[in-house]
Amino acid sequence: MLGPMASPDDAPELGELFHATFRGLRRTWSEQLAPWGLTPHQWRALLTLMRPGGGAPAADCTGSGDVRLKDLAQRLRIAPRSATEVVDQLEAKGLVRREPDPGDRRATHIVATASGDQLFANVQAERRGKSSEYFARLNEADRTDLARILSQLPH
Amino acid sequence: MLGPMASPDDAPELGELFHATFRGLRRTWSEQLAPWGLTPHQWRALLTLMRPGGGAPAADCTGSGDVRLKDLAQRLRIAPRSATEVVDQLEAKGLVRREPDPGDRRATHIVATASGDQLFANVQAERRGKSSEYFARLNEADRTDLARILSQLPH
DNA sequence: ACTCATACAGAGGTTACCTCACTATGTGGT
DNA sequence: ACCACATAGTGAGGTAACCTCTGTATGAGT
Repeated sequence: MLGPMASPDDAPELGELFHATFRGLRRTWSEQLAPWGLTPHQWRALLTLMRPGGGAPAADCTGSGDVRLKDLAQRLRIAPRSATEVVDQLEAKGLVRREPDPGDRRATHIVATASGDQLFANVQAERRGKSSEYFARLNEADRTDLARILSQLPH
Repeated sequence: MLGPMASPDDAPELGELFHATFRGLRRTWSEQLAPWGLTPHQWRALLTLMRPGGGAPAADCTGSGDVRLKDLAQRLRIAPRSATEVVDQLEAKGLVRREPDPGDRRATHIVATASGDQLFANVQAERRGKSSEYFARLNEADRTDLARILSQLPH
């Protein structure tokens, strides 16, 4: 009568497990990206810049180069001010460039430089080549389930 | 023929999704704990202190009061120095107390004060009462699956 | 023209970690 | 008994990844 009951302590454990796993993901990313001189945050930003349909596949998108700082912030789900920061970092590394929006002089477009494109391609290639994806150790079904379950939780 | 192919971009999406979900969890916890004046980190530490079998249900545990700072760090998977910090914070709030280990004068035990016990009970009660658990919106099967899948990933 | 909203960036703060160096103490070897 | 070495905690200082609040251009609506 003591064992098999669904204990109310399951929930705390799930939280702990989730937390621990997230830290593992971050650590893994950090280590993988360290040789390239990138933090996970910077990589996510670069990745988001390169993928045109980040979350708002709007019709006013004339390519992958029309990403404004605010758009980047939205796709990364961070405050615009925080996007400024990560763009500063990427710009300092010469991976992206700020360009004025000809149609709206308040806005700036963030575009990858040749060097940024190159780095992106290199990292992608290495990741695929070594299948060093964090989630690669899960089988297809588990990956699908994980995505489905996570989608049910608030972001 | 374009849709059902398992695209190699699934993986990046999983990472993003995981990241977004974790942030949602943290935000939810923050909001729930704010009225009590606790950060999620502090709550986790308090929770860990109260649960004797945090990860090392060793036989030398004569109760729930024999948690040394190093043990706490291990259970929280953080560096001992970081445990010092969170204990400082909890001690400043009067929720825990540092007590010398009579058997080892280098070590300190971290024990909850009456006030800490009370707060812990109150928060637990409110959480259960409002079923405000973040993971409560998942059904039993999904919770089990989530735990199983997360366990397969590096911590 | 005037008001209001929007895009970005400066200033400064917070949380949750970390390492390195130091002190006090325990432990084993000779 | 003495020395070397490990271990427990902490001071000092740093980092990543966020945040808000404020200020300044700039655009858009009446």
